[in-house]
Amino acid sequence: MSVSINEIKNYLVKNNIKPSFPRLKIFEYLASRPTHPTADDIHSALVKEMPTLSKTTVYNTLDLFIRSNIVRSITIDGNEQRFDVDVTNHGHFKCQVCQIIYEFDLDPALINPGSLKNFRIFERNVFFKGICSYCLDKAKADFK
Amino acid sequence: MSVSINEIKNYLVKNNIKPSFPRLKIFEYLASRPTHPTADDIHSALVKEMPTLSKTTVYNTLDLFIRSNIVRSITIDGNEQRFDVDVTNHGHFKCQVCQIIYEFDLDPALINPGSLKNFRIFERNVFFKGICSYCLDKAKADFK
DNA sequence: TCCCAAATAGGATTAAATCTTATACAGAAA
DNA sequence: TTTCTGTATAAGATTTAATCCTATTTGGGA
Repeated sequence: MSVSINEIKNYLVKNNIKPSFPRLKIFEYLASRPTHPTADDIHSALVKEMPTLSKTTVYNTLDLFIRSNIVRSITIDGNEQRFDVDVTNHGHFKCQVCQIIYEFDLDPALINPGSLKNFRIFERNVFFKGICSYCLDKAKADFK
Repeated sequence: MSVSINEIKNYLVKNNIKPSFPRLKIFEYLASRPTHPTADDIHSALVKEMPTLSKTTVYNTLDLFIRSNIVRSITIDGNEQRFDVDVTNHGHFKCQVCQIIYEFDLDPALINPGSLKNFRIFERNVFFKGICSYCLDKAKADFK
């Protein structure tokens, strides 16, 4: 997904976020790649063209985006937070061989489990780990 | 769930784990409370009766249990690992008001999503956040 | 132009997890 | 029993994501 700076600007404004330069660049970074980067990924990528960009700004901006519901925080590996501009409910699968992160749709039955009836759910995290079909096929081919 | 040290001993041996004293106590701690403790919780609770217990041992032991499939690692809050003796597939819900962690069953449709056909899934993590029905009721009652 | 509140910078701090090295232990062999 | 060997544990240093604190900068309104 490649989005123009102007589109992002309008999108931020529409969500009551002042479109400062760091915010524009951080959102552009998130929107332009499907890699679910960490805060550190974002910082080290953007600091090249914005030498004064601080990590605090990255974290502040991401928190702001999350509060405004235009970014969500996801957990895939235990101990590092990742960020995703896709705020719809979907799960993530990380292949332990190729490290690629796949997204998958959630069954509506999961989204509101019967046993959580009358609970109000604000945040849904679903992430699986294993080996993707491509790496499984590759492993099989290597055996021949 | 209260389990005798002897039962735990047998259980560890059955899973090819030498039942050392730290291992017995760590497993007992996990089995006897439903709180999904962190490694630090376990350490600071047990260090009272085992003053030389080190964090390394706690982490090593938990890793061993996980590799042996008698404990699973779960993520509920972003940045701290928690541990659970219930290794069946189930989700966790954390109430942001009372902080209680509820467990809920997963719909079979989620366990093997169609879009991950031919993927091998080793680990399933599902955790939700929100407000539980009890805290919602309480809030409602407070308004009267 | 000046002022004020919000945004950002920069570095210190915290804390979970890992790593390193040394010591203790338990079982096997003599 | 004694010795040997590999495993388990201890203790503390190190790493690193995330937060916190304080100072500076920025931009819009008076």
